[in-house]
Amino acid sequence: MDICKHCQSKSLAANKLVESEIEELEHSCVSVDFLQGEIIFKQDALSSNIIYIRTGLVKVHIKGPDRDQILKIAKGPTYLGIPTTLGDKVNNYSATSLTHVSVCFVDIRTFRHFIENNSEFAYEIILDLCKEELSYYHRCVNQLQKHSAGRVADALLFFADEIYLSKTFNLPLSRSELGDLTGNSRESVSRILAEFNQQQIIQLKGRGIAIINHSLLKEIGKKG
Amino acid sequence: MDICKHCQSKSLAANKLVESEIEELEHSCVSVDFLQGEIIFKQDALSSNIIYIRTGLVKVHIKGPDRDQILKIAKGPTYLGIPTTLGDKVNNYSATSLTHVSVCFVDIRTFRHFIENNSEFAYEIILDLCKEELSYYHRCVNQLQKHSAGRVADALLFFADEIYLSKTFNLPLSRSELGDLTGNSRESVSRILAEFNQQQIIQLKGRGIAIINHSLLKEIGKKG
DNA sequence: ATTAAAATGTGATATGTATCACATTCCTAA
DNA sequence: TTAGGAATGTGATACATATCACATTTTAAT
Repeated sequence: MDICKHCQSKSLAANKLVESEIEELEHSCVSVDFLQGEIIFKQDALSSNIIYIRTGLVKVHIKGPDRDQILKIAKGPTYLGIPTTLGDKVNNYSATSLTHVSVCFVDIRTFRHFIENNSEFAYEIILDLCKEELSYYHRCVNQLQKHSAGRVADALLFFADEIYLSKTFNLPLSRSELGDLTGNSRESVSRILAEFNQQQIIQLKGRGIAIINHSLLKEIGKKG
Repeated sequence: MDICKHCQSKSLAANKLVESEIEELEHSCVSVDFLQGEIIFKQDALSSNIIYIRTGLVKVHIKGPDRDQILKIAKGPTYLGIPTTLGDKVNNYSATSLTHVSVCFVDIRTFRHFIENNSEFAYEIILDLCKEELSYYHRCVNQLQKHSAGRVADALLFFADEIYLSKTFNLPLSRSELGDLTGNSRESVSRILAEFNQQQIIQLKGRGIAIINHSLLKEIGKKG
């Protein structure tokens, strides 16, 4: 079928694979589509495949002592959950689709095989892991030290600048999920968004958001 | 000198190196000792070496919007800062010795060379990165969702169970640093420790700590 | 030994944010 | 079209924890 060979959303690592490896990949890779709100993989279940998000938006979330914590919003094309698949026998967190999502499940043995036989592939995976970890450090420190409004501001900027690349977008999360992402209660999120709306920093209509004063939002995000 | 060949604290990855690679390592590896409180590498400086802690305790910390955040306490033997060295040109965080520390600086080109030529080495590094990331996820969620006392309890248990392997130990951190680690103010840390002492959960004398009621401390850590 | 500087302890107060309670709006299914 | 449930908005209140202010202790330097 040449699915992988001509895949439009190949990863940097997959680009390092040679012809024969691409062929191997095609035989041990399954493409699955998810509707919005479906569980792609679940915390505590056995982890047996490397997940590659071709298109769509996914939330990665983990059970906290109190409530669900959204670790990140991932946008295809990207690998998802390499750490939880290679680093442990069971998933340390869950992934749920936020939009229609197209996913490739790659057999872990094949993936491992690539790492062991193609050092360029391995190096790209290592770089990816490193960058992920660095960005997570920054995210986490921001979460820990900023005040609620700053965290919500950051989240809005993240969606505008990194996910939708537009000042106008529809939030793919409920208020409650936005709380799980930013470490706020549902009510606080509501209040903060209402406040931003009031101050003409954003224009709010349900989940529809238009960022009006981008620089001020950035200021709020920076100050905490 | 055969420094590396007979090194007592070789990493899992380094154990996969063949004779000739070990030799290469010896030529591009410098061993340096640090006293307590010295900076091993500094945030925003150019990152040009992979750091391997042979012995000693190190704090990894990052500048937050508000104050310093201690990302983790690392204990040799362990790699330190692979993400910040491979993932970016400059260090994304700092490392400071908490005790006498013996460090190997490995030239990044040599390290990269190993990854590219020794797939078992690469795989061990990948596993290490994955496990680091997973443990960081859990740490971070705990930090975000637990209450102050729970976070301090966790920190004490961490030192007892994972660093010193003893119920009695001397904290390698000031109250203020313990605050940076647990996301509390210096004053709150003082109060919480005093409270634990009062309730006979720990016995406190300056930085000297004896854990008396381990299970209750664990309970506090779990509940938040 | 003496003194200065740093680290720590502790009460009073301020503040940010969760929680509770309930009203309102939105969405879906019959 | 209506009914019922889910999602959301909003005020009042409670609570955890930072901050401020200052006392006390410890540590290091002379």
